[in-house]
Order: sequence, then C-alpha cells, then structure tokens
Amino acid sequence: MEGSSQFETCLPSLFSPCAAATPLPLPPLPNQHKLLQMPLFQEQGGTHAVMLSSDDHHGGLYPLLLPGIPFCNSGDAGAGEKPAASFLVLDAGEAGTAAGKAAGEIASTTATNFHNSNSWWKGPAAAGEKGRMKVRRKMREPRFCFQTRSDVDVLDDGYKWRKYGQKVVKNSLHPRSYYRCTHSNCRVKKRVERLSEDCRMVITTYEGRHTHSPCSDDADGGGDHTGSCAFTSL
DNA sequence: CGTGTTTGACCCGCGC
DNA sequence: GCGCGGGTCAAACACG
Repeated sequence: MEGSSQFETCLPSLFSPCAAATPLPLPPLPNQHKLLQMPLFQEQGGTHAVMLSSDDHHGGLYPLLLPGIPFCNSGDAGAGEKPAASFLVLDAGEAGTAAGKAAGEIASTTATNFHNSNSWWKGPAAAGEKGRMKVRRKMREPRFCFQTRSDVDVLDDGYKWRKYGQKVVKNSLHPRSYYRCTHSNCRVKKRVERLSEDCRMVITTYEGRHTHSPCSDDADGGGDHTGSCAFTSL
C-alpha cells in the first residue's frame, strides 16, 4: 500500500492555445510507467490529449505531455498497459480552488472555464513597479489538477520543486502546500493538498509550463535541452 | 556553507 | 467599504 500501485487520477486541465493539431501521436512511455489514460479533448482549433502514467518505482504520476501541456517528458518507448483511471478536464482560472471540491465539480468547472480566457491575469508587467509583483488570482498559466491516491504528498514528476508556502484552507482539514520549480527560469508552480474526505487522496495542481525538461533539473542554469521539450511556446 | 523547509505576516481579490 | 480567505514573501531554522 505504498499508494503507488493504484492511482486514481483526475486531471483537470486547461490547454493553452497552442494549436494541437489533429490526431496526436502517442507519446512514448517510459518502461516502468503505466499508462492510465489518454483522453482526447476537442476544442475549436484542435484536439488535445493528456496522458498519465504512473511509476511503480517512485510512486510518481506523470502527465505525458502533448502540445500545450507544461510537462516536457521524455520517455522512451514502451506502450501503456491498462487504463486504470479516469480524469477530468479542468479549467484555468480558479481551477485551483476546485481542489477542495469533489472531482465531480471539477469537471463542470472545466467546461465552464474552458473558453473563458480573458481576465486571467494582469501579468507582472501590469503589476509594474510596485516593488513586488503581487499578481495573484487570475493567472493565465495553464493549470492541471491531478487527483491521486498516494501516501506521499509530493509525487515524483521528474522535476525538482521547492516549497515556498503552506496554508490551511477552509474546506480542507489538511494544509495546502505550495511548490515552485527550482529551475532558474521556470515559473511553474504546483499546489499539493489532501482531500479532507479521504486523506489518501492527494490533489496536485500544476500551474504554468516548464521551460526545461525534467532531466535538466540538476543541470539547471542555462541549459537548453531542446531534446524532448517539444512545445515551448509557439 | 548551500539548499530546502517552516512559519508568520502581508497583500490582494472577491463576496457580502 | 469591510471582512474573509487564498497566495506569496521572506526571515529563521534545519539538514546534508
């Protein structure tokens, strides 16, 4: 019961307007990873897909990227096995708060916000000189929310994270932790919190896109590992 | 000594 | 306008 063998995932997400063309090619899966599911999302302009895989060794859960997804995963071959979980698509805006809600709600949130892409964020630029750029809420970064069943809070997703805050949120008995990618130029953040209803359920919300590949973490610094990062900006 | 975590304070958006 | 709640900062602390 390491919590790693079974993953019940719920992946809400918002796809950035990166025209994911039509039929998406199946991203390769690392060997020891199990493909959980790869749903396709249809949107005006393209089809998007997300693939999740779990790693029995690390208890990690890997979103295998596709255009628009903040993860730059580079696996090597190996097809998935049995789809064992379901996940939902979610939004961008206040999606994060959905974490405290049931997965079901997340689904609806998704549909609602999917096309709602206007007032996401004023941007640091807008925040301007006020010293610190305090621009919260309404971010424009895409978000992906995973709901996993695991004993460990932080799933090993291949990136290196640094915790920068923890907060007790209202509808949850468990505190929510805030992490930031340690890579110098990467602004990806993630929130981790457990469901009050089921403390084994961990909700991880990613926000933003990694500008580097997972393996380049330690390399930090200026490495441009274009190798597997297929979608940077567009 | 460098890196990461903890924790309280502060800031800001939103609902009432 | 006010209060609440969420998100971030940054100093202090812990650990390797």
